[in-house]
Amino acid sequence: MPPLPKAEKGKVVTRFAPNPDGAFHLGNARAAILSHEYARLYDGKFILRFDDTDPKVKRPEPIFYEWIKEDLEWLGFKIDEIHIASDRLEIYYNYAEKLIKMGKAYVCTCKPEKFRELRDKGIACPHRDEPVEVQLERWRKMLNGEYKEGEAVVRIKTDLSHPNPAVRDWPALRIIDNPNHPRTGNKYRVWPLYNFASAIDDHELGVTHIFRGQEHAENETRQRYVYDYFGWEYPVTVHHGRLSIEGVILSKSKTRKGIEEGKYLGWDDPRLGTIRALRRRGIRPEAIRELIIEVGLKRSDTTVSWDNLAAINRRIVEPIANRYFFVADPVPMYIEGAKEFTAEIPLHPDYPERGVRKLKFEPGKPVYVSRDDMELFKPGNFVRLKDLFNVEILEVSEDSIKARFHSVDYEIARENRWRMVHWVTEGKPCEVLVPEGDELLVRNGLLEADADVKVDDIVQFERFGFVRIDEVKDGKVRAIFAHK
RNA sequence: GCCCCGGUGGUGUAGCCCGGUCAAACAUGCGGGCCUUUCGAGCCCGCGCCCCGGGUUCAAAUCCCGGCCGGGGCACCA
Repeated sequence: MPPLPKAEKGKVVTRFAPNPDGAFHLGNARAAILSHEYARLYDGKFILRFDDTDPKVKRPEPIFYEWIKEDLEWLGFKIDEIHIASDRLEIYYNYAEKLIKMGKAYVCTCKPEKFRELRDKGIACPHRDEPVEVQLERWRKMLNGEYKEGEAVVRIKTDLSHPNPAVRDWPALRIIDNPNHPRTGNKYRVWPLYNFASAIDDHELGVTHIFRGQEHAENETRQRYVYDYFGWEYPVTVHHGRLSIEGVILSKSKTRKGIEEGKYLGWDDPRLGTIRALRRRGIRPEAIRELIIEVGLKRSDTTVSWDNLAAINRRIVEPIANRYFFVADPVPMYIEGAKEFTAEIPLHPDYPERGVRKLKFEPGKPVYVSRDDMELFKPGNFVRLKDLFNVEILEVSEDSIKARFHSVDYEIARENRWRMVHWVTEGKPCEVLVPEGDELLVRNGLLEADADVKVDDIVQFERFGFVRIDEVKDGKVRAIFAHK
């Protein structure tokens, strides 16, 4: 990672400040992971802060507080401190009052449209220059409940001729009548807006470096007014572009909608780009970290391809994943002329010490092969049943294959360049969920009967791909496809 | 409309600040070969990029100007 500007060993404090209104996803992970990595690199501190100050439009939900923490920990984060904005309302109130007393903020009771009109012309609203006592009185009325939602707002004074009208006298705190906040209920009705809470917290918590999306670049302009008024030093900010992954939906609102419509199984649906979904697919946390670190903090938007993530993950998972035969869409193959034989196949070809799995062939019983290999089964063709023996295909119909034993030796198949297929004799039912863009394919098939798989194992189904075992119930296995 | 950012092979990143050693590096992808009882890995070969136009200069991916394209912001959201 490139060095961080103005960073001193032991003094770097970074933070990640999500709104717990949805699950943590790969897009958020850019800021989160780099914040954390830099904190560690400089022996600093990493803070998780929940920016849950909008009980109305982007309403936080209790479960996401837990999930986000869990997901960060799964990614290997050491979280030094956790703060929750909704616990800190009194702090914001204090600073707001200070600013009012300093004449740097005021309570505006204009109708929003009216204010906007004046603002766009660069004209002060009628409340802006009223005396401090009047402002304080109105501030008390806000807190008391004498103003209703929408009737009053605290504004930070800025340069009224700022070229960007959106910066002018930006709003800092507003009223929400029945917040019914998941953590504080209706205890507070005056809520800070993002820019105010964030500005105060970053200073209060000693944050030195902020990583955030470039959509926040203009917020920095706003927040700097507060810092200037208090004489604080603004943290170093790094703005990065949006990160997305090839064809995967990251948007919280789209995800939520899809879940409500029943299109997605939940926030961890394998098609999604949430961290939970990636985990469920068998993507390892180190792979995600590696990817994010490689992508870095460019200002331009980046779209990474699945291949890239898959390549990193494959490298990590390959040595740990044991091998099994999974036959998708099984077709029976009846073999004549073969004797009983037990194949012994290593669980992992590079690590014989892990032992073998045994698959027993018995004359008179078919072996099952996958319909995916159908094109190899043409009368007159030879194929090798991997680790078993070679057969000649005699007859093929839609739902069965007849074959004749040819030979045992692998060398013969090799010299003739016969193709090799995997197979099972008896198998246990297994379904593999395969995300394909917006579709979730279900591949039903047979997993070799003695496969010793447990939930959360990442294994390789030979010639099929790496999968994570998602569920083992009543002898039935469900796996989720990660990648080839 | 106004205000910010960006633009290097199919994808991602490095190089740009401090011009030459950069017809550009690394990873991934794709094609081919070797090896290998799957796949993958490994080894070898190949494919493919500095958005466009001017300018400065002995020399520009790198500096300047203009254009085009892309992203973001302009909420009593975060």
